[in-house]
Amino acid sequence: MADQTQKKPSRIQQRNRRKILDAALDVFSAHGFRGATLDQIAEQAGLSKPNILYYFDGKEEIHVTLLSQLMETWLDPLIELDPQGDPLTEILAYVQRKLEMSRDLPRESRLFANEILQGAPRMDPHLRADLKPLFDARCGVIQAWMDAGKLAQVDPRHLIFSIWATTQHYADFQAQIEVLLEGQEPTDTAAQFLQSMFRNLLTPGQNTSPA
Amino acid sequence: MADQTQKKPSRIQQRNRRKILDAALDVFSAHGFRGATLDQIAEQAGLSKPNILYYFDGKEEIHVTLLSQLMETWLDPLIELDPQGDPLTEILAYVQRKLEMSRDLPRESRLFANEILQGAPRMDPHLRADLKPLFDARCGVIQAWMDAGKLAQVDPRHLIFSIWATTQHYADFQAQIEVLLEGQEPTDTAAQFLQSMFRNLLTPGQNTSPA
DNA sequence: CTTGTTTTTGACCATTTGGTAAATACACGA
DNA sequence: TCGTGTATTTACCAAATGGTCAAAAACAAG
Repeated sequence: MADQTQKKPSRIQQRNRRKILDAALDVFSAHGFRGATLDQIAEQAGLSKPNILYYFDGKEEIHVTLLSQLMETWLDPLIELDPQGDPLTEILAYVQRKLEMSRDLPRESRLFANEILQGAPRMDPHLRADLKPLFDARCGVIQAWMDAGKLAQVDPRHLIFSIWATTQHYADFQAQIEVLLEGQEPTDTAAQFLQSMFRNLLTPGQNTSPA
Repeated sequence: MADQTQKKPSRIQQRNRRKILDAALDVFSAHGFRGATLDQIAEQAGLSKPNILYYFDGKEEIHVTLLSQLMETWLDPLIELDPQGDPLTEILAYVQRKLEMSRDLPRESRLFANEILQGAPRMDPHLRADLKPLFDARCGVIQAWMDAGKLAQVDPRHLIFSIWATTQHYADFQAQIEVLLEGQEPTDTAAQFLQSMFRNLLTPGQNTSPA
């Protein structure tokens, strides 16, 4: 038995588990959980199907493992948002980081999007336990910045949603964007656009009057 | 045979085809193409599986039919963007219409998102044939507005992307939003936020200097 | 080399799933 | 009421798929 529950995993175990997870990320992100097959993952990983089931208890466990790892990566930029830093700088840096993640980790973005699209059947607990508290905390920080007059007053929750939406869009809807932009690399121009959009939105005292 | 290719479809045929497509929209939007099963669709439609295959040639054809219908619905708001109208008003109205579609047609939004996420295997031709020309045309209109000084200068392509991203986000990531907003209806507050964000971005002569 | 352990495989299995065929029930105009 | 085309169901099938298992192979240590 692989004995994953305790003690040191062997060199070969680590290597193969990583190969499997990487292959699974490919397949799950491209086809969703139900659309992915163990055979596809096996082929992509260069291992036999039974061999994969030697390292993981089943399809489900592979998926769950990926989602858990993903959650950390995903929360990280929001964690790094520094309440002590300059508000506008911090938020624009957050936008930039998220955009870079879309460019560098599109598979992860799509894995996440797939999961949420399907109603977050496996991730819901994670969202409540990990994301929600962080989200509330960061909304509090942003609200405080606004109350202190350092940022224009907008709804912090929707601000965060709009950052997620606009940045992740470049990974999740890549197929569409490639058609519309005819294959041009969008990251640079997107960065310019998003930076100016959010700077504009958040720079205090410049807002158009709401009526 | 149902003889769908020619002549008048009977009352009962229309009714059943509609029931099937509605059920399929439920199932496909919730589980993606491969994740959906004919049995689920059949149950949801209140018909037997063979009966469904009496009206449609197969799973694929149901999906394709849905996507075709969807394309029209989806392009409609962009078509209605009036080059003769007031630029800012037109674009803000477009944002509003898209947001309302996310609220009123979340299944359609998710069906679309699923398809694009998987690389648009079935919709790619539609995107090139229908969406791309319209997209280019509208980018041209917006660019002209900007050149005429009626809107602030931003990249029209990314402007449209950001409108799509932010509005569709409320349908596609509903599961996440419900967790974070604890079930509050987000549409009203989202509308306020998005209106002010895009008004701010596009109102000429108010932009923060880009360096 | 020998022995004990880890890793890999080939052969299977049960279930699910898209799809078919033939028989049956039904609607409806003559 | 009958007959005819339409609609629906019952009973299947073949392929795909997640998963099992025992045995073989590979490997590490003495």
